[in-house]
Formats: sequence, C-alpha cells, structure tokens
Amino acid sequence: MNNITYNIAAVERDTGLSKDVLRVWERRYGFPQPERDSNGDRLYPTAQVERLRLVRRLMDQGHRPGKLLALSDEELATLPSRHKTDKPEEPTAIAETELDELLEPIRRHHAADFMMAMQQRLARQGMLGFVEDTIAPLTEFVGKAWESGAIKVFEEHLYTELTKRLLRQAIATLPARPQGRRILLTTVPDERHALGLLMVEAVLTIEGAHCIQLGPQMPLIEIARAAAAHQVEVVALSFSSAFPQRQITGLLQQLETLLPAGVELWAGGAGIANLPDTPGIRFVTTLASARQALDA
Amino acid sequence: MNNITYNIAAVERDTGLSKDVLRVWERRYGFPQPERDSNGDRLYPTAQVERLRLVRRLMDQGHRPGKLLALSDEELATLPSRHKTDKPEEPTAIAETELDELLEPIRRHHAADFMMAMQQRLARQGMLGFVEDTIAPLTEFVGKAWESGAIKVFEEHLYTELTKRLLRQAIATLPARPQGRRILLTTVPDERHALGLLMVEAVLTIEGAHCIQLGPQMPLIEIARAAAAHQVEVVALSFSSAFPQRQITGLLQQLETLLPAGVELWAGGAGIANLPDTPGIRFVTTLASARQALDA
DNA sequence: AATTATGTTTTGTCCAGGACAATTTAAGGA
DNA sequence: TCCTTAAATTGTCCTGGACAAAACATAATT
Repeated sequence: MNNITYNIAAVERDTGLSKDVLRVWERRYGFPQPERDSNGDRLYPTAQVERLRLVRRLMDQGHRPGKLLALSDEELATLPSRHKTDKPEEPTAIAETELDELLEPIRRHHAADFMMAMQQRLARQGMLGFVEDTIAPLTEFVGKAWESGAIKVFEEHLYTELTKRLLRQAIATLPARPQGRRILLTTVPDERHALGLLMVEAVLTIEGAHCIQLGPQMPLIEIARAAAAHQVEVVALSFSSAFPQRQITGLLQQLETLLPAGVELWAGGAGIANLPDTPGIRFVTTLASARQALDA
Repeated sequence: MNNITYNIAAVERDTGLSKDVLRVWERRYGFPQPERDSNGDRLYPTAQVERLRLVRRLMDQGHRPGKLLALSDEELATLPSRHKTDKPEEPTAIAETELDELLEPIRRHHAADFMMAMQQRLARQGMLGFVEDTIAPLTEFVGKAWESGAIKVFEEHLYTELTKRLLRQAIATLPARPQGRRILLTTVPDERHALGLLMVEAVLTIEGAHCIQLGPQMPLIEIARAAAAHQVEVVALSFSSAFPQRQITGLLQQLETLLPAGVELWAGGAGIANLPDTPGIRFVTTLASARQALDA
C-alpha cells in the first residue's frame, strides 16, 4: 500500500508542481530523485511525493526551494513559519481558542455537529455579525492551520464545502432587491477560492445591493462582457492569500481597460493586503469597508 | 479588443490542450502557427485559439487531429458529428425546444426569471424527476451549446452558479439519514466541474444514502484519507466530458489501490461514457443506474 | 460473413539540456 | 539607515528526439 510509485503527471496533479519544475529541481538540487522505469521515465516513490507536498506548503509560507531542498526531513519539520508581511496581528473579535473549538467537529469529521454549532452562532449574531466575526476569522484560521499542517487537505475541503452551504442558505433567506446597486462577483482564472465571494455577497446583499454571482475563474474578457451584458455598476473580484501577489496589479489594470466606461472595479480578499494604490481601482480590505464602499 | 495574443500557458488553460501537444502539433501538422515574441516564446492570436477550441470539440466527438488539422475552416465547420458509440441517441424525456426555452432567461441575463421557471419545474416534477429529467439534460444541453459557441462563457457560468444554488437548496430540504450508506463525493484534481456531484448527491440522498460532499479537486491520496476518516462504504467520483478520457482508467486504478479495503469505487459523469470495464470499479453512467447501484 | 490475429500509423507524453526574464538577495555607497 | 547596483535564484519556455499505447488497416482463420 505504501510502495506505490507515481509518474510525473501524477505528481504534478497531486502536488501542483509542474513537470518542468520537478525536472529542474532534480537537475539543480538533486531532489526529488525518482527511480526510472524500463523506458527511462521517472517513477516517484510515495515518500518523495509527500516531501514535495511539505516543501510546497513551506514555500507558500515564504520559504525558497533552494534552501528547503538542502534541509533534512527533521529540519523541514521544525521550520518556523516565515511570513514577510509583518502586520501586527490585528485584534480579532473572536479568540483563537474559540475558533479552535468551532473547528473541532471538522477534525472529528462530523459535519452535522459543525453545521449545528455554526447555525447557532448565526442565530445569535445575526447574519452580518456571523459573516464578519465568525466566518471571516474562522476561514483565515483554517488557512493558517492548513499551512502549518494542523489540518488535512480533505478536512479543509469539508470546511469550505459546509461553509459555502451555510452562506448560500443564509443568502437565500434575504429578500431580493432588484433595484439595488448592481454588482458582479467573480474571480480571475487562476483563483479558485470562492468562499470570499460568498462572504462579500452576503454582506452586500444585506446592505441592499443586487449581486450577480458568477462563481470563480472567469477569463478577463468574459468578465468585461458579463459586466456589459448585466449592466452592472461595479465589478468585484476576490483574491485569496494563495494567489501570486505580483500578478494582481497587472491583471486589474488589464481588466480596467476592458471594462465598459463608468463601471467601478473593486478588489478584495486576503491577497490584496498590501498592494500599492492604483488609479481606477478600489481595494476593499475588510468586509466592513465593502459596506462603506457601497455608500460612496 | 480582438488582437489579443495568448502565451502557451494561457492557451493550455483555455483549450485544455497541453503545452506538449500544442508544440508537437505545430511540428507535425503545421498548426497552430503562433507568432513569437522577442524572446522566441509563442504568442497565439485569438483566431488560432478559437480554431483549437473547435478542433478540441470535434476530437471529443471522435475525430482525429491528423485529419482535422488538414482541413480548412469551412470544412471544419460543416463536419458531421462522429460518435463512435453507436448508441441510438437515447430518447430524452424532454424536447430540445423545451430546453432551449428554459435557457432563454439565461441568454437574456435574467437570473430571477430562470430561477422562477426552474423552481416551478421542481415543484411540478418532484426532486427526483427534476434532477433526472430537467437538470441533467439541461446541463448536457448547455455543454453542447457552449461547445458550439451558441452560449457565452459567462452565461454558462451563470447557469452553473444558479443551478448549483437550486440543487443545494433542494438538498437542504431533505431529511438527514445518518444511518444510511455512507458515500463520499468528490472529483480528482484536474476536474473542476462540481455540478454532477450535486446531482448525484441529490439523487442518492433521496434514496436514503448519507452523502459526504467534499467538492471538487481532491488529490488522490487525500481522497483515500478522507474515505478512511469518514468510514465510507463508497467513494464516488465525477468526470465531465471535458476531462481527458485516456487518463481516467489509470487514475481510477491508482485510487483503487490507495483506498481502504472494502471501499467501493464508483465513477460517473459524461466523461466515462465509453470506457472499458475495470475490475473493482463501478461505472455509473446515468443517475438512474446510480440509484440501482445503491441497492447492490 | 464475422471474428481473430498481425502489422502499420497515429498520437500523446516524456526526456535532456539549454536559455532567458523576472524576482529576490546581497553588496556597495551615500 | 536608505537607496542603488550587481549577483544569485527560480520558474517557464525552447528544440528535437524517442517511445508506448491506441487506433486503424489488413490478412488469416473460423
């Protein structure tokens, strides 16, 4: 069960590291060092794939492959998380221990318990409070837990799936406001995370906006077409912290030129935390500021 | 607006043809024939990308690239669909004109009208009939319309988003069956389409199963871990028609070896239409057969 | 005629090793 | 300390070759 080997395509699929990267790392750093089959094709043992996964996670935290691949397994395991953004841990409305408790049912793989606890909080806090003070910090917490390996991939998937469900359910109870400000919600092609979109949709819908949710991964040209077809006043994009920051500004500028005149462009999510101001684009760093932006 | 060029990574993303394939076609067949930038990197004009998309669609219908790429644009456009599966176009419970009518609000970009019409059908047909006789054929119809260019990308996104919402809403009304057969639902990493999963979830939940929906894009090893953690009896994967068929069998066999003993593996969706039988794996070609599989 | 066996062509994927631009780090100077 | 400049790092793309699996065509057998 454990001496399975992966071909290079399977490793690419499971680690997210491209074939080119896998080959060039082998050439440069000597790792991974797969076996070969009779045809000379690479065969990666499970252990090496696991290590690649770990390396990948550490790189998302700001480490660099050249250093990581020179370390031993033990050193890798005890490596401190290294976030360059030295923002001073803004005070959250909810304690870490409480977040951890909320996540407990997920770790026990008990969906129903999780849903129940969350629904209670929703009833107690009201939708706005629930989204801003529970779901937002909890999602961030899950992200950190994933980076540090405290939570498994499939557990994170379960959390995302259940939370989406909660949000969709909650949004469905809100009255339709066809005459509210029309806002298009989506993400760019390489941004898969849709949870942020749903949070924004919830908050803005509460505030009386009319949201058109297109889900994630829209080609830029299609975003522009959709904006025209739906006659929206605002296009709002979400970027997760996993999205490569350096691409964001360029993408937004390109989209800005494609959009019909008069359409505002908003960008939000953890990925835009510290980007330089750009003319014509509004950075919406928190859910609260999204509400403010709506008034302007 | 039309003289945009794509680099090879963008073309891979937009057409689903790998970089290797794009390069080897150029070498062998002389198409595509992209321009080059100052660095010698390929730059594909929009027209060539469009043609690649068309070729891709025709290949999904059973044509072969060597023939297709030798044809002129006109010949390509008038090529008959060539399905090797000589199944006689199974009679659908719903006429194409009716499907087309249902899609009309989407083309007018009017979400509310679409939702209303669909909710009426749901009430009339009951959930099972709705899923099997409306959503399933309609989704297939949208897929075809998208392939033939009759519907725009953002319209397809809107359809998907709204239909997901309908299904989630409908599933939420079903009673929980914690003691039913436990079934894990997900897709492999390169398979983004989650609509099929929701359809299966609806049908199986109606039949009394306890579904654990993990959403799309799970690494194989994580699927196996999730199956163990959630103690499921069945792992069900969905493959859309866009997924490269040749990879599917290998993927399933690999997953089969990873799964805990005694866990069944089901595969469904349009992508598995005509695959050879594989020991240990159950191909579920229709929603109705999924219900049957549940009894076995 | 239908089926099976065998040879041929087509096609996707992988390989090696080189190159370059974009980014990050290090070094130097004001 | 801050800014500028040089060096190192790293991901992506390139060419052209190779091979196995699949699809197809052809011949042989039942």
